[in-house]
Amino acid sequence: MPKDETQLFRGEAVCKCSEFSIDRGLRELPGCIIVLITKLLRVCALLFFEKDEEEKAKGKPIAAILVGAPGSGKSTFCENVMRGSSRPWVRVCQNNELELLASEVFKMLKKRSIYLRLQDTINNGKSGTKPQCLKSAAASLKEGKSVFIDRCNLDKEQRVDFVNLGGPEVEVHAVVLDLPAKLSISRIVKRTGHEGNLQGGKAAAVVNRMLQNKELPKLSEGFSRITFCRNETDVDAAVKTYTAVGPLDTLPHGCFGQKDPNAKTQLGIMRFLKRPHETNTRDSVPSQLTEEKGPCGKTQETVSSSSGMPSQKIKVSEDMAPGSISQDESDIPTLAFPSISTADFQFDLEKASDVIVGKVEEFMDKLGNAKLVLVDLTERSKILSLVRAKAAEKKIDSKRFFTFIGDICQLYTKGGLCCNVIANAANWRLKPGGGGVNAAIFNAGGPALEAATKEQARSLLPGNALVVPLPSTSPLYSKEGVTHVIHVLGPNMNPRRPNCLDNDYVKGCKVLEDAYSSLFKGFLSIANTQVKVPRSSGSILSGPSKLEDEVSGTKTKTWAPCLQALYNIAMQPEKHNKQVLEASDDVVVLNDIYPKAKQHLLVLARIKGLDTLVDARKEHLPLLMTMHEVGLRWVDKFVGEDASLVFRLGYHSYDADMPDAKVVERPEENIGCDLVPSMRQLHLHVISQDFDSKHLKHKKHWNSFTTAFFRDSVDVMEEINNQGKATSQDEKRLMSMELRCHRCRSAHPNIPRLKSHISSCQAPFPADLQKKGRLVPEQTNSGCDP
DNA sequence: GTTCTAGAAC
DNA sequence: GTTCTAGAAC
Repeated sequence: MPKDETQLFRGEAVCKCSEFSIDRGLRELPGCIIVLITKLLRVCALLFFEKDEEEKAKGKPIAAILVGAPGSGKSTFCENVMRGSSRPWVRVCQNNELELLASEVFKMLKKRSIYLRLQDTINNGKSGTKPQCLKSAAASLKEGKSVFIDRCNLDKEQRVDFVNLGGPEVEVHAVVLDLPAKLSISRIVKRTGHEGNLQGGKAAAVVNRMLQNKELPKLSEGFSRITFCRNETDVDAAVKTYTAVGPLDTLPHGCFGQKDPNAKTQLGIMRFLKRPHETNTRDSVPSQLTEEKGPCGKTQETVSSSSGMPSQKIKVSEDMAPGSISQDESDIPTLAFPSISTADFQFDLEKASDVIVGKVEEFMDKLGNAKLVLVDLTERSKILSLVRAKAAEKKIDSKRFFTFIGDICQLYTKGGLCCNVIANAANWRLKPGGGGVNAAIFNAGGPALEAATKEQARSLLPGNALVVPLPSTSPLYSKEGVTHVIHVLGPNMNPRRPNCLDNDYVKGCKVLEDAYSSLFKGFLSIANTQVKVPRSSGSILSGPSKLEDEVSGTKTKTWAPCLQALYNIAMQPEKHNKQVLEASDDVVVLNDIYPKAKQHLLVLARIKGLDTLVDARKEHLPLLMTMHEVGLRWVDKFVGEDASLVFRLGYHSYDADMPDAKVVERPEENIGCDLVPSMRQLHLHVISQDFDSKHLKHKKHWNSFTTAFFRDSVDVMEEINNQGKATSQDEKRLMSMELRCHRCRSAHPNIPRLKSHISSCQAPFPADLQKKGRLVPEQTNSGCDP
């Protein structure tokens, strides 16, 4: 079993089960069959669940390598985790911070005597050497203990020996304390006890210099998990995460704690891409369209260098304090695409380059800050040089469209170029194989890409593109930071391949144009959901007009903090360990923080752009089924604990017209007010029907769970299956309806009287609720409709 | 989403 | 006078 499979989150197996069981034919099925399938899935889910638990028990020791400047709080981090953790931790400390600092300060003061108190610490303390640290860490790991490597570890070279401590029996993590420089500096200055004087100032300068040369860790160094902490809140969350890892637990793999979990981009890489002139010349660089040959040569040289790995040393410009580096740059959506149809399909290169440049030009103004990169393997690529020349002629912005020489499957790890989306020159059956880019991408994407593709479609027509979100289990996702693959099918001019156009270039060019249009539209739809777009239709190819506003940054829509919270939890569940009960690729389960009943859970959808029920379409049905399944599993658990509980699973049906959309103001940015819908991130309520809760206070609380405003999950799935979407409700009318008991339907004048009544009402549930599995478990005493 | 509070309802 | 609600504020 591959390593990742053993790291499944609780319940992830369940979702995998659902994923693979759901055929696209599902949408044609009537509602009763959905219920049947649902039940079958529950059995499978339980089987998988048990297996998952077994896997989980195999807890491995963790070697957590702290990365941070002196004063970043590494030792405090270790101490805080070790204080509360049930896992045996050992802190291996080289105490090199002070040594490093002192030696640097010595150099700066040209060996004049210094009076930093830290000097005493070093002279009298028993700081370990690096070999001693390695030995000590290896011994602890062998004993099954987890270790914190508490030293600066600011560059790859410093880390490599510790990373090598890992193996099949040891998980290697990095915890990066990348806090604002001024914070580390103020702490270290305080620690030296020389605040404000010469020595304190020198220490600060040294820390500053160390930070400028830092090299953030990457998964490709051999880490299975990297947690980035950019501020103290992040640090607190990471402490909680690590404290909560028991002896038999594991943490999910990947990069965590960046602004966008999908943004695998290293800060340094984005800076380096933005300012190529400031980087080491040995670094692989995008070939600028305005330049003729030089950069390509450099690129090739780097890619073919002996290590195959370009130096990733970050050069921070002198005019910028390290602490002021903004992570925002890493959020820039970038599409890498191969030339479509020019390889195996033998499309004329001159014509193809015209089409590429024409389409790029057309989409340029819709792109916002997003980037397009045309990729080819070889330096001698004719298509690249043709495109470069034509794009330069048309004066296309070379920062937002450039060519790159390298393997499209290894742009990040080998080329240092971070692209969240890559295009595939696919075949019509959307199958692996056939050589070329298609074979390489399917190979690099692994079975996860194949399965995810199958879920979307089984075939593709020439001129079309298909956006496939990449599961995190795909190596392309975890290693390369690719979140989506877009399959594109271009025209075929090769008589030995199906559907040859027989040299009809009128038709051929039209099809190729369509292919690039579909590709770029697909990319825009992804970029659309990855920038701050509060509301997306959820359709794959949404119109660019909406994007223009969003990407250009002239207007930034925002959400009230509490509404944003669900989105944040869905995107970064690992940061909300306290609330999160379960997380998988598809859903996050948490307790409602203001439960309106004895048991009240939320199952959050983990995809962007699915804000409310009105956004849900047929393509979301598998996800809705997964959410339902996960909800049912929790119901089983709760009913096992208290057999008197009865549950409904459903969604709040916000009005499509959003009559009471909230106005959120951001005075600090002077951007005025924007209307936003009343909730973000689709979530399924799993709520027991006792409504016994101190948080149930208002009429709208009651009516939101007991009127038609609450749409049962089974009905929603059936409706979307039959009609393509869920109908919206008259929110205002439903919320102001009189207060009626959900069982006997008697009316009550106010909330206290209603609550008093429902605490004792034992009437059977209305007949309509007792149908179609709306109540769980199903009630047997039917036929008592009052 | 909640909390606060003025004013309606009792 | 007390309880409750709706809407503003957060």
